[in-house]
Amino acid sequence: MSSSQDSPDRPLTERGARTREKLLAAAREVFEERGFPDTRIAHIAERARVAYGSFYTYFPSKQAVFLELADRLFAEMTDRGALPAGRSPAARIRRANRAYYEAYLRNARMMAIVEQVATLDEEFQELRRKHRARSITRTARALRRWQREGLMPGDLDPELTARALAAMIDHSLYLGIVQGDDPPDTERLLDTLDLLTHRALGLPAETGSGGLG
Amino acid sequence: MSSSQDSPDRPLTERGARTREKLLAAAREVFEERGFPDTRIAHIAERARVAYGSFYTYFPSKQAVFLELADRLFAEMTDRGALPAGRSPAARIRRANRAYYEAYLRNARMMAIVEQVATLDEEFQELRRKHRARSITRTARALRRWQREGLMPGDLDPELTARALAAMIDHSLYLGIVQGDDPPDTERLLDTLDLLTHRALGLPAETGSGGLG
Amino acid sequence: MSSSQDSPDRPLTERGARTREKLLAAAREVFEERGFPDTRIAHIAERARVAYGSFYTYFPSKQAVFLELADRLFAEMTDRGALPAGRSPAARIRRANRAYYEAYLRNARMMAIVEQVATLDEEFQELRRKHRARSITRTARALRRWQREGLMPGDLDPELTARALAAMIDHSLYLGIVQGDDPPDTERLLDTLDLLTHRALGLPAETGSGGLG
Amino acid sequence: MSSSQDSPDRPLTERGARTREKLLAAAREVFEERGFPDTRIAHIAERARVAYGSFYTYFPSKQAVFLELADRLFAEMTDRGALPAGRSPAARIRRANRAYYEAYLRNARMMAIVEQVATLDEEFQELRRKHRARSITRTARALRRWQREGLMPGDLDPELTARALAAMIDHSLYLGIVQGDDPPDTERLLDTLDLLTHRALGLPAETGSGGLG
DNA sequence: GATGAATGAGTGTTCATTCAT
DNA sequence: TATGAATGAACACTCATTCAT
Repeated sequence: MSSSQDSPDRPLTERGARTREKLLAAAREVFEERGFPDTRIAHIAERARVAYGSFYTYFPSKQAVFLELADRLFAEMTDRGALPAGRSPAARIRRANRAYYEAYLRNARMMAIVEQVATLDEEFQELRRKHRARSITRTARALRRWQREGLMPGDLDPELTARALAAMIDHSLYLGIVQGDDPPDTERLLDTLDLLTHRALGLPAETGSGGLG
Repeated sequence: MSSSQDSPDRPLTERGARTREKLLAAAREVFEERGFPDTRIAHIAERARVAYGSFYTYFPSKQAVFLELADRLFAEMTDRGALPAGRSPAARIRRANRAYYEAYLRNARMMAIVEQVATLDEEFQELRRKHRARSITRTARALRRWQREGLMPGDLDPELTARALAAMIDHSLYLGIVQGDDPPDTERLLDTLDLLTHRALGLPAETGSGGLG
Repeated sequence: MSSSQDSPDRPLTERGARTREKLLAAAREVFEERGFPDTRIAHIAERARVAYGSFYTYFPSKQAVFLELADRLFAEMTDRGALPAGRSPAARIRRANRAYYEAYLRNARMMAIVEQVATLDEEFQELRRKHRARSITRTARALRRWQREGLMPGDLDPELTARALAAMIDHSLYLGIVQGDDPPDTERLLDTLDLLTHRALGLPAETGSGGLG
Repeated sequence: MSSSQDSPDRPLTERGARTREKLLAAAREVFEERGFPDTRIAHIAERARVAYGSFYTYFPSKQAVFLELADRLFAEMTDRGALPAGRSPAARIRRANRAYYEAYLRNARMMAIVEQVATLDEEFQELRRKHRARSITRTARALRRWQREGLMPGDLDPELTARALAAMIDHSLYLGIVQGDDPPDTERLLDTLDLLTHRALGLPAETGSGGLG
């Protein structure tokens, strides 16, 4: 996953690479603690234990560090590497939803900041669109396969369906976890999302599963 | 006898009321054009053709005008006053979705700013939560009725379901209209949302409807 | 004691006079509560239960109300009307000091504001100088008489002595009462001031009085 | 590694230290010329020939520079380092009064501002109280010694006496020098203060001194 | 007289970024 | 590279005073 940031002009020395990573880690911490607008370069430098000016040795701007952090984050959030294929649609949906939920929880604070920056920064919006598109495409591909295999009715547009369901999952987690629209019974929420997804896609009922109890 | 210096939230004279409305209208315009952080009080005052200080005669802060605008907006967005009751669930969902979509389109620019401020301002988040909760409650009530009437399976939690589906609609419209994640064929998007909602809720198929063509 | 303020241009109606007094009383209250710089015309008007603009019907500025209040205050502070003459110097000093102390206590808050404005406002300084001079002159006259009567050594300049002792009393009370340089045992403080004054003036010892012991 | 943005009260480099001193000197000049409330940070920066923002590199606020200047000033005003001990009380009083007077003259403009800020700023009042207390304690110690040595009657409370006499000197100089309550014959004023102090303390008459001529 | 709306100049402080060392 | 000092434009908010009704 190539970064949308240009790499620093010259290859870094060993020491430079370490300083750069320190700055990235520090930036993430501070962003999480204070949000994007309230983060000062001074905070990041201080946290990384480098001089103020050193920040600009490695990043051209506050926006730039964030973009790089977000790029890594998006990669992790949509990484399905570990998911075993070849299961039933229901199982795959459940696995994917749980995996996404786990990742969301792990990165909840950053996801809040991501949402923040998404409303403020055009360049960042572009980055996010790209990631989203990639993810949607992948999902749409699976839907199309299920349609071909007769597991799912053909009257749903795979692209739009993928988009809508992703929006449902994403925004539900955002509101539930980040915005804390009353702290929900997470298990029930996830079960509901699975079930809604399952039924919305018109997938065959699984024996003995999917109910919310 | 409240001081006129401490922004008498309710103007005492006809003239004052007029000025206040001018300011609200101007604020909305400027917010839409420049976003919340880039809006200057000077812009608002200028647009309203009043002196700089007059803004503060009626609003204690930039945040305050926005809060009032958003409050009105939310009221409009969730106003279901005109929707005829007593239709089939499918018809009601379709009507509600279309109505919401129309409202969204009418207020697209403001909705973008709303999302922006939602990530920045805690007090605003609270206001929004309240509106959302009211809307969710209303939807959940309908779902429960449909469950009682046997139109919808009982294994779905009405509350969580309402939340999830609202998230789907809301965020789909946000991404499609505000963020412009490729300009979509709106009709197809809406049809997809209707259909997904319909199936997710396990509603009885309507003869001659629901297909996306 | 004529005010340094011009009276309002036209004689007031009965009602006007009442409003004016309400404003004066309100102003004093607010000044005492918030100090001069932090007092807003709005506060005064509100407290007096008149409209904002009405303040300016009776006073040309914030400074002007304060000047008038201070003028009255100074008159009260230095009013020796009730002090019986013809006592021994020691007794007169003690009476004067006590009377001044009583007045100071009664008006402590205003005295604080007076000190404040004295550092900020030239016109007010002038007013104060005038009052002080009058008071000093009166004291110096007494000192001169005591010198003529042989009760007090002639090597002290009556004018400068009066000034210095007034400064001692005044500033001691200011620091003790207004600035609260540790809350003193007032009785002991007053006794000390009496005794110091008495000795500084070289007055004949009084039998059985004046000790602090 | 403290942030350079959060006003590193102690500059880390030689250059920084120089800039800081330039700002202090400039601030003193401007305060003296315009008084505290009318001093703008812009004036200070301009006078120091540094950029506006550089002020905030070294001081967090206007109040803060003033506090530091006042702290230095108080130290100088009450520095009795050079006063030879072991003289007669009369001589010591005279020396101390003259020394204080010299210092007062040298710093007259600042003393005016000090008085101003003392009425406006609570934190500054605290600083001043501390300095005053230190000074009073020192004087009281001397008085107590004189009492033990039988040079001064024991019926005076040393603490309160020190306070009262300091108030006399201080306020007399303030009114005479700062407020210019008619430009006095300074020599006569000082002689009067010496004499009053001497007699108030009941010190033994010195042969050939103490008269005002 | 009384009311309260209208005015707009004024200012402390922030902070991303640049630069000299 | 590393450091930390220097820069200065930008902005929300205040409030005494004026003025139209």
